[in-house]
Amino acid sequence: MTPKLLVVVGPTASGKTSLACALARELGAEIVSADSQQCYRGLDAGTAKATAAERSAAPHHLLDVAEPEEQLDAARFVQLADAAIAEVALCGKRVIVAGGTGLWIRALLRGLLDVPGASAGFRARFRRELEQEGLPALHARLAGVDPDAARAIRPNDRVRIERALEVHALSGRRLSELQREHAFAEERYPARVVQLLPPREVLQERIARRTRALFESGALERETRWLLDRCERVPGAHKALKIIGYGEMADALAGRCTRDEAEERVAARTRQYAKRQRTWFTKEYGAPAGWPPDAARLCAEAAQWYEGASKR
RNA sequence: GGAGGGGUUCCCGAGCGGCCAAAGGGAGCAGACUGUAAAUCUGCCGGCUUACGCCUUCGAAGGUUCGAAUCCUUCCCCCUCCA
Repeated sequence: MTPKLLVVVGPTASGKTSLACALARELGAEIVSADSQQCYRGLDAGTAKATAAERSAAPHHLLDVAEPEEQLDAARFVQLADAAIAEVALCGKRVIVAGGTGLWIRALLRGLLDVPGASAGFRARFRRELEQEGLPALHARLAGVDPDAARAIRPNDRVRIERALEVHALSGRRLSELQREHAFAEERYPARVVQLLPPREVLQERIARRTRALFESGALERETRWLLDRCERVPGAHKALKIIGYGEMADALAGRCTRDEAEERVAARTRQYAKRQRTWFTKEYGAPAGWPPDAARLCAEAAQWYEGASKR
């Protein structure tokens, strides 16, 4: 039987981890993380990963499952998550999915297109063509093979133009068509979503506090130094500098900006990220639960819901 | 005290007689998102207005001009240099 998933979503710093841990403890559940950055080893405080204490109170899956220079994507995440969910269910425990990466959660619950994934070869060629011909030419090429996709994708959206062309090159089919057919109609798991959303001022305050702590504790600096060292030895590790916090700290360490500037930048990027998450989750799951979350009530409701699952 | 440089919309910063509510960037607000998603991209961003448009802005006060953020005068601040 397909396990039921209690899914905790919300913007960064909304308290997903602590709520998920509380629910897991009460419900005898294990947590499957759905976070596109916390899956990388060595980047802990900077990605606000659950602490050792939290992890020992409630087992977490899919944290630290890749090295920073590796690249996980939505499809790979779904594979790993499926496996983790099956394993937890096999032990007779319940599953709570918690995370902030909207696309990954959608992919887990409703599936992805059945097409080839990223191709290093294609992308290298794309980069070359991008330099020689420019993005407008590539967007025009997309219009040639898949007019609908070209209309839907902004001429400046390099990432999506690249992917649309890639899908066409690798599968011979139009992305726009495939999307129409798929339309996220799959129901991969029965799921109940709890969306956390603190009021704006509360969230901003929490983000400010978290950012301050990150700089004051020295944890971000420590992890950044570790990452920078790794960048010198391991190709591809530098991509982790795109994660909020690390690039800014690297700039501060190199004297390209002051620590205060770095901190401010980190807080701002975090706020912007949280906004994108809010937009996504609200569209995807509708109005959020009230604030602050009533853990006891959520717990009782979830327990009942899980029960319903076993009686089916 | 003397010689220069400067004060521009939330911030930085262009503009230097009309095409200026004022480039560009940042921040902020809203949105998009099917294998890079903490990524990538879009719109708005002085006030009022659905809009045409109207009103208030470029340190302050006067003045020149058909017309000033842009020119002149005085004043108030700031920075650099000489004393």
